[in-house]
Amino acid sequence: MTGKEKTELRKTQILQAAAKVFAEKGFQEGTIPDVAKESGVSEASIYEYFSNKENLLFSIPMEAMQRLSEKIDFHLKLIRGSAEKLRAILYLQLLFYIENRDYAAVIMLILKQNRRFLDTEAHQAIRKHLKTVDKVIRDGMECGEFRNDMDPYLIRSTCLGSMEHVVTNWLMLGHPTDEELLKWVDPMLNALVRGVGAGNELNQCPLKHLIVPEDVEA
Amino acid sequence: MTGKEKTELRKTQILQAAAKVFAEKGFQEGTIPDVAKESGVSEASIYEYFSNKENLLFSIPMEAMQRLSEKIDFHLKLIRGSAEKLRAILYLQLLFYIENRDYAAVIMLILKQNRRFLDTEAHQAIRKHLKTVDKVIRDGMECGEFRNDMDPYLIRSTCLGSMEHVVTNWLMLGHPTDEELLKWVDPMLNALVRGVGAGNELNQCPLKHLIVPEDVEA
Amino acid sequence: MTGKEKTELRKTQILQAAAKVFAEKGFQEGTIPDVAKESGVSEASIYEYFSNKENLLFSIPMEAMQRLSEKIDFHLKLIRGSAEKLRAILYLQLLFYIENRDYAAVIMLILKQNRRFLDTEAHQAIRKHLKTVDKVIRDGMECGEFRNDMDPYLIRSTCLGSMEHVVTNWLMLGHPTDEELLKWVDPMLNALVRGVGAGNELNQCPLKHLIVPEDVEA
Amino acid sequence: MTGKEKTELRKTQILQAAAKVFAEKGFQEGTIPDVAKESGVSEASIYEYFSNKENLLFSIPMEAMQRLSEKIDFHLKLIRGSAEKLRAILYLQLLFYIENRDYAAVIMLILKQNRRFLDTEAHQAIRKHLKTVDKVIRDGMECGEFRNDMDPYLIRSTCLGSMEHVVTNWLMLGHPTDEELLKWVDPMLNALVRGVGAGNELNQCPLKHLIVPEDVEA
DNA sequence: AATGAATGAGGCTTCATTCAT
DNA sequence: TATGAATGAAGCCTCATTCAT
Repeated sequence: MTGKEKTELRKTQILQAAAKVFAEKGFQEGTIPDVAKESGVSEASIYEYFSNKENLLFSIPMEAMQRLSEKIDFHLKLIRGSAEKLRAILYLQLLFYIENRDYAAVIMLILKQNRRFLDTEAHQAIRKHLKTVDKVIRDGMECGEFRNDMDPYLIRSTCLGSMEHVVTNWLMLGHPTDEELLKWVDPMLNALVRGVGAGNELNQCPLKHLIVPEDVEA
Repeated sequence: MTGKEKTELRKTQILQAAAKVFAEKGFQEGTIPDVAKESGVSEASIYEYFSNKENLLFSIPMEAMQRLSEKIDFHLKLIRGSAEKLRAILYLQLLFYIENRDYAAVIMLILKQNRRFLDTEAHQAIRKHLKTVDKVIRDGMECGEFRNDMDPYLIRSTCLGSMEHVVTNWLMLGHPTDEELLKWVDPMLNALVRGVGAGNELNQCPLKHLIVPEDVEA
Repeated sequence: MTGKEKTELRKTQILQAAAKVFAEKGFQEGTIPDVAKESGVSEASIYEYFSNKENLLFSIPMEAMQRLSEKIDFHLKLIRGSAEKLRAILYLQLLFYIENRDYAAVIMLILKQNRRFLDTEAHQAIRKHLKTVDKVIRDGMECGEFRNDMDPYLIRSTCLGSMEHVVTNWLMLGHPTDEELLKWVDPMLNALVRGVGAGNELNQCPLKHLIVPEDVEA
Repeated sequence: MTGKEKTELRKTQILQAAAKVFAEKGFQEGTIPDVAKESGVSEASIYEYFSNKENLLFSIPMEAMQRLSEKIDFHLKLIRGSAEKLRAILYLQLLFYIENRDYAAVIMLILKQNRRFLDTEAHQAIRKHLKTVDKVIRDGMECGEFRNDMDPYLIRSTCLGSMEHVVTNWLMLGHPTDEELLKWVDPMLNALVRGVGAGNELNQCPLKHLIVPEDVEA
């Protein structure tokens, strides 16, 4: 028991260090020696836990995405209305980025442009997340909360893209500040939902009280 | 003269090759030997034109951005209405990406996450472009075409972010196709402008015929 | 006792695994982790039995050579005639190689070219074996069965070299097959003994019934 | 011209150094830094000429085998009689080993036990050499100079094996001396040819004056 | 102006080996 | 006795970059 826990701890230690190093320097410029120094572990030990440098990189988002995913699933069950759900998802995601700056940087600035990452187990977790978003959007379109004359993929892209753009700038330029960033979620989401919404004011989904939470999980 | 022209040609040759190589392999995995092979120029010669590898990378978007910028400026002069202008900018930008896939990849997938690129002359061109967008947005807010209860930076982010997200996916996943991508511009812009718009239907800027083209350049 | 036996068993286990690994991959390319996996023993445990990797390698032939040596000694006592004895030695040796392919590979392909192996206890066993061969040859020369105008070392070299060459090819190329290899012993030995023989046909050693078995051991 | 020559010189320089290093330390224990030091060339430069360490190793015998092969071909044309030819081949080969101790060590102690070497261009040169030997042996069997009740492969193995064994001992033990080694060629060959010979004394090939040199080349 | 040739620098990775349990 | 875990040491190899021609 204690052995396995220790191992798990060590792994997390290394992953955190790696996230920090790669977030600061980028993947290629961040070296294994850097990660070793940062984590207080020998270089060789890193290879006990991760088969190679790229595998280390790809392992960074796994845990974190897991946690985020669970949190989102949990909250979605408590919320009625697709617009509200969409807002919740984006809000939680943004919050997560703010609270885990290094992970955010690794995901947004490094992994997003790595083609090999697409074939990764970690990327599957991301795809699952995207599916959740899709479900919410499609539900919203069906029940009339969202415009149904738009490709749902486009709706998703607009929402996520806006957020990612802001996050990327926040990471790269340090602007806006964390507080501003959080304050912006609402107006941004409002604008998005408005652009994406059906035009009649919110809460108009006649069936929304019937949507059982399990739907979201599908 | 002929000497200078030849030099300029060679430079372009190298830049194109570099764009292709970096677009395919990424910056670190694309090597100077690769660029040399692709361009048919010796490695050593590359250093005659570019002081080092990063400088080569940073030089890639210059020309192209220049051309795009000029084209946008030209078109903006012919268009009235902030919404229309915004649409034009985004459309031209998207068109540019589609027609210059390698440049798009270098800009969107590589340069965007390079902090040192921020201090670059090439990045200034980008900032100038952003200012143009800002100007259009602010004008639109002033004359009531756009909501004025939103941070203009947020409006810009929403517009650019949506587009960049779609472009990134197009580059990384090959999805959507070029044609789809182009077809999507309009609905996407509509949604954006609607979300960002003042609510009363378009074309309502009473002063838009007064906006003199030169304003935009400022 | 049981403890000691267990220890001995474990050692043999490891040695066999090591022989297999080194035979397949060579000494440097075969790793301690490989041996650990193959033997079902932990890496650390290997070091309980063998002080280091080279010592493990050098220990491989000991047991086996011991067994071979005993078998040869036993048979030699039953045979009269130097030519017959020589034939027996070579035959038994060849048989041993065929029946212990991994050991053969380790000895012929790895240890033979290791200078440090020369200083080993295991190598002493080999030298003792060579002395047995020498004794037989010298006896054969004395009693007129073998040519006495040739350096005995040369005779030995010719016999052993021929055999080793064939064995090496068998190990490296898988050619000839085990059966062919065994069938070849006789003609090869005939040729050798003929080349090495005194010319008058065999069995002509007038004193051979006087050779007492103990001589051979010396 | 001068450029190519210089390149070729450099390559030879490196190969000689590599032969020396590997002969002394073995392949794995001899390092690229060692070769660099020995050859007075930088490590990186070695990789300009040889794609990797193993390729460097495999390239060592090429030149040398080439030279030996040519010399043998040349001499064979001048010699009548299969036995004499066989003797010549073995003698020249032995001489070559003595005059190129490092190459001999690399070939006999390192390459001979490397399975990947078998797929090498350099190994083809060796196979060609073996074919020459085979041809001589088969010719000798046909015209009655050699026993025809033995597998020719076995005859070849006996001859080469004897020689290689002696050479290996010479390399490993420094015994016999170069002079002794040379002096032994004749008696050894006599014994071999005698063992392998048809029994009637030499020179009995009735057609041997008809054998045209070209035969050998086939 | 153009390049073939050479190399310094440094990263990733692998193991043999140790040690605490 | 047995081993999981940790690491020091070191080698291969790759490139960006320089320089003589």
